[in-house]
Amino acid sequence: MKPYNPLEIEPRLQKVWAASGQDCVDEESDKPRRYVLEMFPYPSGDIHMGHVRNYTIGDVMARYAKMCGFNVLHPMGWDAFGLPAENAAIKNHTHPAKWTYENIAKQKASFQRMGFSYDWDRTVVACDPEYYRWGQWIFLKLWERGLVERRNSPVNWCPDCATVLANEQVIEGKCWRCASPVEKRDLTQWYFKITDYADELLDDLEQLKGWPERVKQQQANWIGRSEGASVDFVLVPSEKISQVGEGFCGASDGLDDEAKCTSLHEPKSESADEVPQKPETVITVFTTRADTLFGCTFFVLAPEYPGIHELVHGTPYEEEVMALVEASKQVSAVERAQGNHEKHGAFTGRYVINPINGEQVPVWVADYVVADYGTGAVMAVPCGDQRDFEFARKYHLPIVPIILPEDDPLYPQLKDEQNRVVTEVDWEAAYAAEGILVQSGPYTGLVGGKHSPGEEAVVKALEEMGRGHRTVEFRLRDWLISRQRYWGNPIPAIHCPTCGVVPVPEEDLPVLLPENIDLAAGETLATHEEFAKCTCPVCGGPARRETDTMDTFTCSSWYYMRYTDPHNDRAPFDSAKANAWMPVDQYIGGIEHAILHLLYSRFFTKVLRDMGMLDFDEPFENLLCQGMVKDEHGETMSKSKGNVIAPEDMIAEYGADAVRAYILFMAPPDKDLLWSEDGLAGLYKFLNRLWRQIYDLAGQAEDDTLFQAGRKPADAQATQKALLRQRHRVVGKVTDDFARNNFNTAIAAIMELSNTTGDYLRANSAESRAANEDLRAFDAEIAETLVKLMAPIAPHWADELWQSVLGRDGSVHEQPWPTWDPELAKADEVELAVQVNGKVKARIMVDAEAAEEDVRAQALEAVSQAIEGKEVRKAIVVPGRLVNIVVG
RNA sequence: GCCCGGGUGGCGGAAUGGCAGACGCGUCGGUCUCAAAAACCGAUACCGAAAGGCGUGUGGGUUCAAGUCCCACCCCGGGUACCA
Repeated sequence: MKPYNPLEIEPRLQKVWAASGQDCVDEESDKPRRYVLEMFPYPSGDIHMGHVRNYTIGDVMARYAKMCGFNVLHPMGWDAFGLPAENAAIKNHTHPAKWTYENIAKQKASFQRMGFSYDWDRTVVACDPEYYRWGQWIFLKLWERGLVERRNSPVNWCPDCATVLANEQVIEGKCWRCASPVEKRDLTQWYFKITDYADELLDDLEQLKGWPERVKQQQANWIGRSEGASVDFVLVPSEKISQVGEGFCGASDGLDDEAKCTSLHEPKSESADEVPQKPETVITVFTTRADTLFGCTFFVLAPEYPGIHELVHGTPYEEEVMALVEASKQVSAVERAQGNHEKHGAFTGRYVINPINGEQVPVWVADYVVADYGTGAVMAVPCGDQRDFEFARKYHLPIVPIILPEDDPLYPQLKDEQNRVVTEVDWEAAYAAEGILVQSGPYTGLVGGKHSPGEEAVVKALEEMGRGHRTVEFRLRDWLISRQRYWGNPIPAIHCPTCGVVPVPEEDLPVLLPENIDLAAGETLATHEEFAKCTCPVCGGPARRETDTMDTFTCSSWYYMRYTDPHNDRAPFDSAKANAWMPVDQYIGGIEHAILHLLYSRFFTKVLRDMGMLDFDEPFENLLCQGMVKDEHGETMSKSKGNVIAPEDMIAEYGADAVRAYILFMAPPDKDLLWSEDGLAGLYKFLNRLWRQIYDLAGQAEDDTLFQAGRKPADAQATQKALLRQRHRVVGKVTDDFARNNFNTAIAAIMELSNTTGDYLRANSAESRAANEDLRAFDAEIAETLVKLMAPIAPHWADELWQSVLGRDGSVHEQPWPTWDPELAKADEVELAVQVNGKVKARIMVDAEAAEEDVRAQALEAVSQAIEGKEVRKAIVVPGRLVNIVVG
């Protein structure tokens, strides 16, 4: 017997596999296709345990699918644009491409050392012009479809990375990459209009039956659809204000007053059949709680609301209001994110008219209103909204109860009250839940709340008077894709002084990144004259190239399509090929991409579908988000913390197969994992033990140590029978576990089969087995089954045994998955627990096919002492499990 | 605050409403050995000498039977956050 020596076997077989091309796709095959994909890595250099886990899970799935008879596409590539390469290049006075390609080579070697079965002929590298030219092409197509916009707005700016960031890349007010506090800046940037797809991106989450609930939930929250209404409030002209400073005031006929337009909004257009009026200034709000409109006692604008200065200019309120506007600019995103929510506000001296009842309400500016959600203005209903409530308390604004639960002490008094009789409450918090409307004119008595009859009635009334309508707001913002960095995909646009911003013509793609750039000396694309200077493709005049590059997430939004046709030089991919392979049957990656990459990819897929290039709606049919690998204290591993575990040392000691098996065995794939090396040796021992058993079953164990080690006399035939049963049971169990991604219990089941094999080998000498033809065949079948079951998990171990010990032709990875017979998995006799009132009192052996009556009788007999003198009320027989005898 | 997960031996973790703790690690005992390692065998939730009792975050409930279902609550992790 050759001892198990993974360090010799693994590199040798890796070469054999590479030479055989067995992991490459055969496009001609008529087998059903299956696309198994792991998220491609950033080429950061060394691989870590997170990679090992992610790619081991994917490899097991791919190898298993292949054994199940699928034509499997299992590619790998690199998400190769991005800041770390650029930063490293600056530090080391080298070029990002050099750093990147060196790291790719290193990672590729590590992946090969792990025995991952990738089709290396299909590798996609995002910084390769052959790939990124098609990213530019897609950009132009989005532009054609009106999904690209260049506009000025407040954006997230990371001072350390010296670039802007998308909303999704700001984590708790900090940069997702370097954790620097993010600043707000007003800049002109490029956007993908992902919000055009907001509804579909939300609604189609329901189709994704194979996605984890938590990921769908996160995306739904991020998209954040709110159904409500927009309501128009008319600004009272300054000269019409009669009761300055009193805050909330009683009914007014402001609507009929002559009003002058201020600079806040476009004048509201009046319908033709009305008497022409002077234009009025309208401020629109978005609300999900139009039912509470009668409780609106003030009105609030965000500090960034346009035109605030004009509103207060030259009034006694100007100083205070503008001070607040300035102060709120200084509050960083980090401070906001940390929940420092002390509200600050200032009165503008102005009033608006509440359309539902004509009341004048004072207009405030306050920092608790978000400028870029809804309209940046809100109607404040302190009795029904906690934020408004807190603000009202702080600034002594009235809190009028207009919605109550029926058990409120005020309810009996107000339940039929249409007019306002109570204008102040002593509540400790707002009442935001569903309730009954009171003091609300004709709506009194209706149920109020989100999507309530009261809300519907009020919106209907607003629509009839032309002061509001149903509308939907999203939390999702357009995707800011421009980056002021070199190492990315250049945006194919040209700025012409005469023609404006024009697209680079398709035939001029790719816009190549210049290689001769000295980043360390501070050179950027913008200062690189050779790159920036160009001629306008429309007028031929001198022009300048766009010098921003695209967010790296644009590269990862379609790479999985490219894998289906990676060498196409006429299109990003051939539609027929993409449609044949996609959607991806099984996608595997980290939960950290729950929103970012997975949302952007869904968006790209829908756009390409609308372009007629794809015939499906969603890119990833099944998604497995593997849990994070953390250190023993539960901390995430990172270079900065110095707690990164490198797999190389473990591979050098135990081999890749043991590392693969161990990381699968430690926990279910979707759970976080606290890394500990304690059990790794155990898995290595298991591979060794099983290795010896295979030799023994193959009749090649030179000494009969396993038999000799047996101490307990056992019935040799009984152990064989038990092993046959176990073999069928375990194949069924492992097959089932693989289907549900329960790799840890699959391995446990194989261990059980190995344990039963041990019992058998101890009870049957090698000599006696060799002498019996039936046993020789039986042994060979058991060995074959064990090797095949282990093949996806420990591919080198299995292939070595398959070819060298079992003497089979070809690779085990080309073999069919073992089948099983449920009939043979059944036991003849089963042990049942006998309970009395739910407590186990005895055990009985019964024939597996025994009639219920016989089982009951045997059970009663077994516990006759325990139930003596008691009345047996019931005896419940659960076949194959237990008998529960209920006594009084 | 809201939305997801999750709480089971010394540890990682198993359990379609049906014997809680599969499988492994660790520990203890044993075989082999001059000895040790390796290998192999056995034990191992807790309390108790035993009979037995008691056990899946807490408190209730449904059920012949609850880790699993229902109600209330506590704790931990993740996401999100003045989103009107």
